[in-house]
Amino acid sequence: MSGRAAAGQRLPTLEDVARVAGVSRATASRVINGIRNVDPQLHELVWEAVGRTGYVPNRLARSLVTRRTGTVALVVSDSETHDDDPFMGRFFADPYFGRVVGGLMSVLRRSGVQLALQIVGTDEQRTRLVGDLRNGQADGVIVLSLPAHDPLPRMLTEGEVPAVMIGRPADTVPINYVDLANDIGAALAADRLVGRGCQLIGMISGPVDVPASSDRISGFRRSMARRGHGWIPLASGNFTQASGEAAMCSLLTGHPGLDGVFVANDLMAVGALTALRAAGRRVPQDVAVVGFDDSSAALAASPPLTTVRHPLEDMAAESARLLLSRIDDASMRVSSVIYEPTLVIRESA
Amino acid sequence: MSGRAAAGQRLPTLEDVARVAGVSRATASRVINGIRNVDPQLHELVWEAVGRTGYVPNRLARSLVTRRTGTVALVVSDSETHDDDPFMGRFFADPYFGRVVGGLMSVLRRSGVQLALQIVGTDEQRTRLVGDLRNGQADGVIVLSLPAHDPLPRMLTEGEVPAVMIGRPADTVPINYVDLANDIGAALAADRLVGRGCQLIGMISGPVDVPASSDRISGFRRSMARRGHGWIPLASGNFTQASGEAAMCSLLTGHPGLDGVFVANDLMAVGALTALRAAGRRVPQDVAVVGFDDSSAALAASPPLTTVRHPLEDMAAESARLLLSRIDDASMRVSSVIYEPTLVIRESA
DNA sequence: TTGTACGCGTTATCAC
DNA sequence: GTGATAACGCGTACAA
Repeated sequence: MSGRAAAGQRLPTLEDVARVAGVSRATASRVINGIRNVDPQLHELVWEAVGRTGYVPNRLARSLVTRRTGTVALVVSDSETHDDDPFMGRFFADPYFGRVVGGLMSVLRRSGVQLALQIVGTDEQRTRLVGDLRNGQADGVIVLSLPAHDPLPRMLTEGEVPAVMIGRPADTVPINYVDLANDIGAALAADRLVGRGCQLIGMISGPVDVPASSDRISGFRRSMARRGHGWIPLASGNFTQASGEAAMCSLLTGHPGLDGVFVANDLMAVGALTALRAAGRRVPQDVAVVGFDDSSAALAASPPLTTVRHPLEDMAAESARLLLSRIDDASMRVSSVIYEPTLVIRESA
Repeated sequence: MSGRAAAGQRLPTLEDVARVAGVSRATASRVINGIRNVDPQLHELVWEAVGRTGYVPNRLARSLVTRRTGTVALVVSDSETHDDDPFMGRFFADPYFGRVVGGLMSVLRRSGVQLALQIVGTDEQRTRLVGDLRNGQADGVIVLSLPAHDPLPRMLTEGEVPAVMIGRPADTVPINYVDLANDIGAALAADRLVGRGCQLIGMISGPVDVPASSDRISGFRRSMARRGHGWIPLASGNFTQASGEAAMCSLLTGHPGLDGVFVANDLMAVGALTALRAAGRRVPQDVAVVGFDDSSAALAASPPLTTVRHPLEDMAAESARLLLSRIDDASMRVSSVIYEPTLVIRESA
């Protein structure tokens, strides 16, 4: 078997490999890093020594000098309600997080790039993060920004950290981002609801101060207005199933005649379905429901949700590609790519 | 404002701080690392210099010498069906992954420990991973092992890498792990189904060769046998909603009289619900359904699923704690902690 | 083409 | 208590 070092021993270093191969450390390094200009003879010798010693390069030491880590960070920027943050649990359990990670990994994996997870809640944590990043902790970052007014995007650009946001920043700052045309998605929902003849159509929105959410609200309102619905009942939740259920209840008591509702994400839509069932309303016969995201929850719901498809995996993958090329070419101009949502018709509307 | 270095410049180093403070690098280091034995005067001076220069320690350089990274890796060990792995997409979208990450972060975050994500599919990748780990790439690892016979656990113990598995290893190897008493969970399901008077009870299992899955099968069989059901119809899926639907169909055609079914996870149970509805069976009146996991899908389903609660977040959190103390004290003996599942009664059974 | 020597930013071991 | 100085493991000008 290959002579890997016994456990607990000092691990073989490049120096050891060089000694075994009978060359200088520089030559060994060249061979291992695939630099041309090396005698095929020695090339052979070095690789043999690598095998015999069980050498594996120390990434830390390498990064220290190359200033490249082969790692990108996925940073979730949150507005720390409290130290014992109940929100984070919800966030990770939400299909959203997993879809993003899956999309990112699908491209990062191919490039042998690792993903490091960073959660920052306070401004102090944000400052420290940017400091670490400038120190080369990671080659770049993908940012998931939750708070309405997050200072992080600006800090990142000022620190000249290669970064790509998933979802546009609330404040206008010159940073790369990948986003969904949320307003168009909302318009699709409006089309569907009006098109099937609904007369009194309401909406359940997410927090009104986050961009993705406000875009869906304004997009829906605008499109509905264009169709003669100048005003629509609105209730807002926080993207959780429970909040969707509560919002649906309040909407129903305020407007018993409601026969259509657009819900800003699938999780809340599932909650709305529960409330409707409890109120004795059939879906879609009595009340039509359109969700948003096309997450796994949409398909699991009963009836399966008609929903606006949010190609999160693709968007995450694209953001990873964007970041990677941005890392390779620091002079790349900031860019953004906007995805068009589509409507997935199922049974709820 | 604090004089942080202009972007694009060389970042301030410990050397710079020392110069500004008028002390030696060694002293600056001591102050920053909170070592006692330093003149309060200088202490003050150094911190002032830190603020003025905007210094932030370089973690890489620090790790190189301390051999501590402040990072643990979450490694997902998979059996790479193909390079274009369709499974991974499913895996990340599954609530399972998010719940684990959430649980881990809840404790790692407090200790200021970062989480790095690692996916390994081939043995070569596994070898490289262990090499990097031994080189101090991370202080330890949390392992999510998917394949039936995964060489990784053994490789980790042989490499003396601090590690904790979530879910016991298939082959017996001396490694720390946190697991659920899957057999007991299955017994709870059997109790419920038999208890409510079901006569012909089937099961939809996961892949038969992974431990968590086989434990649920054997636990269910044993408990059913003890209640006079010496044989039960079995169909197996792969933990996805679609596979659950298919399995339910096949079960139904083979055993039209089925009036109860235990499904090895909630996602498949949701699929089963769909199949039952399509077959015109009412739940739970015609067929009672018990799921497993108590994931968000259970609550979203209709009817809401009676299911075996799998406290994944708690288990992940515990595994993180275990790993942290194992890292602190290398001599700690290998240990395992088994969680007891409970039954959550909702409407499906 | 190969080897020498220096630097990456820290911490740790010594003398003082 | 404090300050030189040697590691840590590696890449790479520069000289040969």
